[in-house]
Amino acid sequence: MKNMSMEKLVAYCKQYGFIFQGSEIYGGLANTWDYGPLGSRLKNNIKDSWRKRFIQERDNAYEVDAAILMHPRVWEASGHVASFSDPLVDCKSCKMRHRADNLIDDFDPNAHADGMTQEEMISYIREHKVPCPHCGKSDFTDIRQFNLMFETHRGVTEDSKSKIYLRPENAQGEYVNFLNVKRSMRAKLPFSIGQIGKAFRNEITPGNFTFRTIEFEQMEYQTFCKEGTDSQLYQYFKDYAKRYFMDLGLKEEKLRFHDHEKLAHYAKEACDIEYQFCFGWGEINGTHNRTDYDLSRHQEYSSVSQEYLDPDTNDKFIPYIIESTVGCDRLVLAILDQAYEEETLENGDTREVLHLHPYLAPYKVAILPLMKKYHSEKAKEICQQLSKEFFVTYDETGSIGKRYRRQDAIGTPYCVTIDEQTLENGTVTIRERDTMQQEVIALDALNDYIKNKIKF
RNA sequence: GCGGAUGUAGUUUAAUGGUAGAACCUCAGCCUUCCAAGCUGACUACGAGGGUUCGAUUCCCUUCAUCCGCUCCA
Repeated sequence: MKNMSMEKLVAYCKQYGFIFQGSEIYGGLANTWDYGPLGSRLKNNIKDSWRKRFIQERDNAYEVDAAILMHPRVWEASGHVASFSDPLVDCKSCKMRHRADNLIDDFDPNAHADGMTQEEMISYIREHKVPCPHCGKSDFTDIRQFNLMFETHRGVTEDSKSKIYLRPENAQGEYVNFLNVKRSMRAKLPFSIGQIGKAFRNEITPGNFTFRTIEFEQMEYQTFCKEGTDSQLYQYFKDYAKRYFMDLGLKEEKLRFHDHEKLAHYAKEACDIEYQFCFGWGEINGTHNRTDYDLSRHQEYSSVSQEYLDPDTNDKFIPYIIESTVGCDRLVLAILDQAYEEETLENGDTREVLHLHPYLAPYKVAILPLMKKYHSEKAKEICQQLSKEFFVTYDETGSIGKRYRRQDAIGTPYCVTIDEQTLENGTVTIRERDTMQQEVIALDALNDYIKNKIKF
């Protein structure tokens, strides 16, 4: 199996209607991408599979859909307003840009730049003549803040009071609803609140297609638990996520765990699952033991108690949180990367095949009249019936072989051919994508046949 | 955001200071009874804006985007 280059993957996605460049007719907007008809089907199927595996099939798991715009105080409590921005300086000599705190830490690891204010950092750099790692000179601009949160304003005036942020992560939407879900669902620890939704980060981003974008979708759940049970859950969720990826078709040899060496201030344990993309290993899942940091901070900033009363022991405590988050767009990319194959057939021909799990396929079945002239009427009728149950596509253009290849290329697991036999005795030929094997079955059995094959 | 390279139909490409030719793809018709057949025809392009010029896809400037490297990635 050939490894697909990123360039080829982008071209493939465009050609078949999976992913288009954002605002393309205006020349594009960097690091935004639009999912086309097939791409949005694939992405929705992936979301459904996540929801099934992480909400539906787990005990005490609840889904929410929180607002993207949240009270500005949320981001003060979360620490984003203070720390989610990089203190950047430019070297006036060689024009390289650096993070001021990194410059100081590299210069003297004992200087503790993360405890400094901006003014302290810049005066430290000037006092100690911290050199530019690139050109060796020490001639920097003042620190400029690049806040990674997108800002907008509510109301018609743009004063500082009206400033609100597009959420840079979804987790806070679950945290601030901890009490609501606990009460309304009569939930007992441990329980999870999950959601699928978009987050926004105003980053300087390299390309790599949809791997890192300024607007992205996360599928995540936060599990609230009692201190002491946290590490066990953390381990369990790591493996649970990996099994999910493998069930979707990602190969084990292209997945690896990556434990964080540098932990965020709130984290006790953190581990990524990485997938081997064509450009290298990249994170598709993160599992974090966030301790009681988040709810403690919200309790502090909101003055609303976030404590849980343990009904067994009558203990009162602030729950620990284990976070498990999947980058939805990254998973779509990994699935496409894994599924695509340029296969060489026995007769020397090549065909493009997308080996998607049938559950993920944009179309479950293609209806193909063998002869347009004679079989299209019956084919359209069958198409309409099946479309009540599945996403179905119809194609009467070109030879039957060509139409099979078109469906292979977009991952349709089954093609149903309507021929003379269909009109005479109600049987159809069903052809499977990966094996190219054909089978004749009764029209009446078609619906159940496909239904059984596309389960996840 | 910095440095370098690039930008012609959906894709791959040709040529040119006088507005562009092809192949594949797509679509229609004919033909065709199961794995990219054939024939005929059709659609579609100089990334955007400005400048020089009688005239710019071509030269210049700006911008946007992509690729490579750096940077960034709580």
